[in-house]
Amino acid sequence: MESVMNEPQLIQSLQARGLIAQTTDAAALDALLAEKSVTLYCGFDPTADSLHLGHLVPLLTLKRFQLAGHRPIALVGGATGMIGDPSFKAAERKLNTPDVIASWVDKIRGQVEPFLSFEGENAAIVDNNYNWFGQLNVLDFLRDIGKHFSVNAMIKKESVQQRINRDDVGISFTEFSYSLLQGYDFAELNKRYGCQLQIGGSDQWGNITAGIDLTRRLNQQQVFGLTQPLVTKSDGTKFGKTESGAVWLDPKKTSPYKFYQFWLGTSDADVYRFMKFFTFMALDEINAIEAADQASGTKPEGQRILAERATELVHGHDALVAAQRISQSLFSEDQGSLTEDDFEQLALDGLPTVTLSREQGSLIDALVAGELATSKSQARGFIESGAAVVNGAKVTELTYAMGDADRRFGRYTLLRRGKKNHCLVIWQ
RNA sequence: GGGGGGAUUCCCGAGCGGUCAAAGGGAUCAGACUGUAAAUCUGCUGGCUCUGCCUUCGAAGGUUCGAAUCCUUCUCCCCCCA
Repeated sequence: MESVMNEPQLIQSLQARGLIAQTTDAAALDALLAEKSVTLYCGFDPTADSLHLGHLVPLLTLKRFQLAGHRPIALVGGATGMIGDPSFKAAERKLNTPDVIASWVDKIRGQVEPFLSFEGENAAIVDNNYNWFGQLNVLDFLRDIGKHFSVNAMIKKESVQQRINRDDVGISFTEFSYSLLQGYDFAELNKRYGCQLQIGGSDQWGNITAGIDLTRRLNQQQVFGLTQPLVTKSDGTKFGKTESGAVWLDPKKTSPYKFYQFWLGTSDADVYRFMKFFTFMALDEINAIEAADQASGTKPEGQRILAERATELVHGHDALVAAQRISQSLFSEDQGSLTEDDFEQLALDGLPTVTLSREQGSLIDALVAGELATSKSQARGFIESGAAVVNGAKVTELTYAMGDADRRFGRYTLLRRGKKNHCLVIWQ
C-alpha cells in the first residue's frame, strides 16, 4: 500500500477548532480516517456568480482534510442549483435561467480550484452534478431514486418544518425534491470515486443523512456525514454582511481592500474563534495571541493578524500588501504626506476611484459619483451630519464646490464619508 | 374544481376615502465616545431644480373634488375542502 501521511486524530483537531457541529457514527468515522486516505466531498450550489464568506468554512475544511492526506471532491451543483435548496429557507426562491446558472457554475469552479491541490496521490477532484442529472429522465428518477424516500420522513425534517407549519408560506414540490437530488449525489460520488464522507454546514444535516441512507440502499455502502457550525457573531447579527451586502470571494465583487477591512472590523468577542475557522494557524499560536492581547490592555492584535491571514489565503500575498498599503494611507498616516506616486498607487491597489471633470466641483455630486451616497438627498444628509470629509477636513457647507485648493498635485482629492468609506477623485 | 385569506416603503408590520412619503419595531447609515472595537446616547433613512414639486402601498382600469384605503379585471402567494 502507498504510504499516506494521515494526520492523527483529524477529527479531534477539527473539534478543537470548533469546526464540527455533528457527525454520524463518530467512532467509526474516526477509525476510517485513521486507517486510510478517505475520499470526501462538499457541494457548492451556484446561487450567485461568486462564493461568499459562508462558503469559506467548508472550502477550507476540504483543504484541511487534504492536508491530512485525504482526497477532497468539490462538487459544483449545476443541477441542484437549478432547483434550490429549501433547507431552513423561509420562502421559496425564484428560479434562475439555465444559462445564467451555467455561467455561475464556471465561475464557482474557478473559485474553488485555487484552494485545493490537484497533484499527488490525493489530488482533488472537481465535478458537476449536472453530469449525471442532465440526462436522467423523470421515470427513472421516480422509480430508481424516489422509491427509496419516504415522504413521511421528509416532512418531519426540521429543515422544511417552517415551510410546512407556517400558514403564510409553503413549499413547492420542486424544492421539496431537493434533498433527493443531493442524496443521489452522494450515492453517485460513492460509486464513481469511492467517496465515503460528505461535509457541509449544519443546515445540510438533513440532506446529508438523506444521501447516507440512499447510498446504503443503492450501493450497500456505509458512508458518513459531518456538519460544521454556521458562523455566528456574538452580537447576534448575521456574519459576513456589510452595508453593501455579502462579502464575496470574487475580488471584482469585494475588493481585497474591503475584504481586509471586513476582518479588521471583527469584534473582540469573535476574533479568536474566527482565526480558528478561517486560517490554518495552529491552535497554540492562536491561543498565545489571545493571551497576549488580554495581557496587553491596549488595542488587540488579533484583528490585524486575522485580516492578514484571511486576505492572503483568499486573495494572495500581493493583494494583501496592496490592501495594507491603502489601509495605512487612509487610516494611520498623515494624509498630507502622501506623494503623487502614493496617490497613483492607491488607485492601482484598488481604492475606489471616480474620474470627474474640473467643472464638476460640487461636493454633493462628487459624493454620489463616488458611490459614497446613493442620492443627492442622502449626500446632503451626510454633509449636514458632518460625515463628509475632503482631504481630511470636515465640510459641512451644503453647496461646497471643490476647487484647485482641494486638488492635491493638481488632480487628486480624497473624499471620505463617515469613518471608513473612502473614494479617490481623479480630476481630468 | 369549490371556499377562505393575503400582496404596504430594506425587512417585519400598522393603516382601510382626505390631517399619508404612510404608525411602531428591526436592520442599516451617520454623529458623540473609542481601539478603523464593544456597550451607550443622539439623529437620519423615496426622489428632485427642496418653504414646494414628483414618484411609491402586487398590475391595469374605474368611481370620486380627493384612493394605500371603494369597485372591476388580471398576476402571484397561502390555507381548507374535493
